[in-house]
Amino acid sequence: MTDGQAAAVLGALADPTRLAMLRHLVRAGPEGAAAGTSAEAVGATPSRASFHLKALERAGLVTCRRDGRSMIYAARMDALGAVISHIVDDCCAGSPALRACCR
Amino acid sequence: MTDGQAAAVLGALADPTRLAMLRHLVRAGPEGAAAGTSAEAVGATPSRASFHLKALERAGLVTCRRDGRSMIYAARMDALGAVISHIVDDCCAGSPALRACCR
DNA sequence: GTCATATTTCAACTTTCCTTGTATTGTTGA
DNA sequence: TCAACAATACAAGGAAAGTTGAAATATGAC
Repeated sequence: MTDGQAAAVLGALADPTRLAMLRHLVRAGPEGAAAGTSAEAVGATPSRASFHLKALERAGLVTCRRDGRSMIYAARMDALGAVISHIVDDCCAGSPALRACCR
Repeated sequence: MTDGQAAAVLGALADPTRLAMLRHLVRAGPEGAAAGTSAEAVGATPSRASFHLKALERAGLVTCRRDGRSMIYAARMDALGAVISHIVDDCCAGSPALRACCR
C-alpha cells in the first residue's frame, strides 16, 4: 500500500459523520445496514448520508449491495485492518509501543 | 477521545507528504529531526514542510523544540497509538479480526 | 553590528470538500 | 400502469486545505 492510497483511506475516515457511520456499520456486523438506517443512526439527511457512504465506498472501507428498495452497506474489516497495518508496520517501523496500543 | 478529535488526527494523517514526514520522524527516534532534514527527506520545500509539520503538531502527532537555528520535530508515538486505539477499540467494537492486524 | 543559515509567516491562487435542496432513478405493492 | 417509497445524482454555495514564492523572524558565527 502506498502513502497515497493510505492517505486516501485516512481521508475517508477523517470526518466525524463517517466515523459514526462506520461504527454503526461495524456494529451491524457482516449483514450490514440500509443507508436510511445508518442515516437515522447518525442524524444525517438521506442526501448527506448517501454522500458520506459513497465516500467510504470509494475508499474501499464499505461494500454496497441492493436489497429490494434498500441499499445495504457493510463494513470491510480487512480494508480497515490494511490501513492500520500500514501505519503500524510500515510507517511506524513496527514500533513496539504502537503495537501495544492494539492489544 | 471523541469522533471529532479522532477525525482531526486522521485528517492530519490523510496526506502523503505528512505520512512520509511522520515516517521519517519515527525512524529518527525520540531525538527527532530538524525541519530542514525532514523537508529534504520527503522532497518538500522549506515552506511546504513547515506547513505540514505545523499541521502534525496541531494534531498532537509531533512535538517541537528549538535547538540553535534548527527546529527539532519528534513523533509522539502515544498520540499515534491513541487514535489507532480509538478506531480499533471504540469505533470498531474491538473486532478480533482488526486486532489481529496489529500483531 | 553584520552576515549567513534555518525556519516561519503571509498573501494570492487553486483545488477540494461538505452541505443543502431539488430532480431523478429504481423498486414495491395496489 | 400508477402511486408511494428508498436512495442516488446533480448543481450551487460557502468553507477549508494545499501550493507557491517572497518577506520576515530568530539564531549563531565572524
